[in-house]
Amino acid sequence: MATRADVAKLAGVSESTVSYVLSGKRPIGEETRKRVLKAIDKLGYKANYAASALAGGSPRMVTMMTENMFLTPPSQIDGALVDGIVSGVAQSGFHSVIWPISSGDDSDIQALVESNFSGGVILMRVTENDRRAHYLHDRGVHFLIIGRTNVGFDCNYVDRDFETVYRNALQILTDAGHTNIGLLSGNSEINPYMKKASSPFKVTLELINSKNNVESGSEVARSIKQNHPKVTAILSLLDLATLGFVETCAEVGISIPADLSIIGVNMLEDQAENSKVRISTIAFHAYEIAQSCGKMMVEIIKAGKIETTKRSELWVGEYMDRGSISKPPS
Amino acid sequence: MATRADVAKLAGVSESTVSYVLSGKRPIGEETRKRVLKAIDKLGYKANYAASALAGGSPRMVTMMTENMFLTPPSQIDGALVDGIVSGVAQSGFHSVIWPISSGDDSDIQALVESNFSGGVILMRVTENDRRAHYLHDRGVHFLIIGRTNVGFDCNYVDRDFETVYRNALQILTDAGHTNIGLLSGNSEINPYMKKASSPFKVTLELINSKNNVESGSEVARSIKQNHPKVTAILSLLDLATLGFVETCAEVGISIPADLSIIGVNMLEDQAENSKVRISTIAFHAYEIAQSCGKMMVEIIKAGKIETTKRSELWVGEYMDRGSISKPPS
DNA sequence: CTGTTAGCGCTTTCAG
DNA sequence: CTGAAAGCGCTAACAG
Repeated sequence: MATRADVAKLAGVSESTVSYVLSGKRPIGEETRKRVLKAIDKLGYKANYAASALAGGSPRMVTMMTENMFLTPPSQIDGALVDGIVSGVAQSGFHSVIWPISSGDDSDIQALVESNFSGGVILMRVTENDRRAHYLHDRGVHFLIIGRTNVGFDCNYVDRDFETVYRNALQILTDAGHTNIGLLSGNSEINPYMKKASSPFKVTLELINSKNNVESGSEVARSIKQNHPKVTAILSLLDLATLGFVETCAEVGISIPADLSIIGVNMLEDQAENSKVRISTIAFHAYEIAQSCGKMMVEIIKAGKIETTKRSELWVGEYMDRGSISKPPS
Repeated sequence: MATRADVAKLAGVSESTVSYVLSGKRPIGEETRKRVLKAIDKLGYKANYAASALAGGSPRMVTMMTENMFLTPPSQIDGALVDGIVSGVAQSGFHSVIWPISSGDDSDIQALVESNFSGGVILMRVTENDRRAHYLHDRGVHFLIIGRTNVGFDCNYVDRDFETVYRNALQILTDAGHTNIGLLSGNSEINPYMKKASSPFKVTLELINSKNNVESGSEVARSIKQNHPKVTAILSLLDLATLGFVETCAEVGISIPADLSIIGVNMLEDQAENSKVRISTIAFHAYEIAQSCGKMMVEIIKAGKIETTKRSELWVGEYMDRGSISKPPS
């Protein structure tokens, strides 16, 4: 395996010059640069990860941790998040891996921390008071959460700005004249962000509960006219591209947007685009969100010491008009 | 962050003694040992991964790669495999991570190889002539395959010994007197191992095709008496714990084992044990298989240079009699 | 049984 | 714009 010294010798320069050619951290003459690159190419030189981690002060590695990867079916969103993180981290010159966790205890995360192998950790699918977050926090490990689950203390996070997303969605629907809006959701309560977002509007929100699958979405569509006769518009927190709701509406003779206007707020932009079902959405840019998350993680690692000023970032996503919204039927 | 030098000073020994206490690679006096461990504990010392990787010659890290992790739903088997690898690798003093792959091209695996970060790679869900296998092979990276997919050249692998598994299963059924055996399978052909395994027996195999899901399994059960009237026993390559086949047999009045004897060969042992459906199986010890795979990977890494003698290991799994097999109805 | 020491391959100051 | 050299923290040979 060729080392930096080999490259230096072949190119007739010093080792440090090779380093700087690679890192770009100081100006290099065009001639020298070319010679070095040629030598690297010729020798098939690859940097030694361990050596640079050691010399550089911290491992250039971001670790992703997600609970239950093999139990709950991973969604397209999980995939987009991982891809986004990988991309963001790579753009900053770091690498990323997924740390496998199986046991319910701390042993996995303990192994990660004790190995001193990771520069920072990104937690996904975080639960309230997540023990992993506490563990990392207590040991002074850099970490970042995707989402804003309450873990019991302040920490770095990246998330969607749900309040704004909901407000924008409601604005669009009320602008069109809707006042009775159905809220398609998997939860049995209206979440706090929605409550805040809706307070300035003169609207009635009716919670319409559905599981996030075709059967349930379809069932809801069949009974919506009976159960929610006043509702003229739907704001969906569920993924309409895979819900079966819209399709069933068509089947049972509810036409969108003539009878029912509809907007989705938790759909990946390409799901919305590629779905056969044309639904207007406020796009959920999971990939971009995760990408910025990856970049932020690297910045935090590079900054070094554990900071007291926490970092955070909130994403909204733009409105994609796909023609599923019109005035309420008179 | 405390280093080995700090520990040495506090314990009043040399650095190397600390190292050897940790690695156990040479005898240490009981007294010294205790002092060192106490110092480690007091300082909260954690070994620096990068430093030992650098000094030790190769990274103590195994990387798992699996295609499409977020596209095809991961199974319990995938989970068991990952857990097993992690455990086997950990027992050998190494760590393991999952390397995220998303793009169809070589960029992910290229990043892995070029970072020089991994000591060895375990490939899962390998396809015929898998490009990842070729890439790793060409670059002289240590790797191991779970399964025996034909990748176009010899390589290290761990797998089940299907021929023996099938032979054992057929032995059990023929011993009970069955001669017409239905082969419940997701493939539309009888696989070569089965062909070999069955050749010594005087049996007629009838392929019964089903997808690996409740609906399909249930449908097959409903029509089995019409479509396969002669069959008195089933050898299932699919997972009976989740197939819906046995349950539907009960519904439509086919009693097991009185009307139909049945044996599963691709079920995890705990699936078989915990399933409400009591089915005799030849257990698929995915966890143990993977564990040994992890250990083998570490041995290969430790051995250093790319070997010409390939390693492999084949697993069978023992018979678990759960009372689903009896003589054929006369 | 224990200590000393020479690297592992890279990053980064400090000198030109 | 470039080179020399001092480590980073650990492993493993060598020397007691």
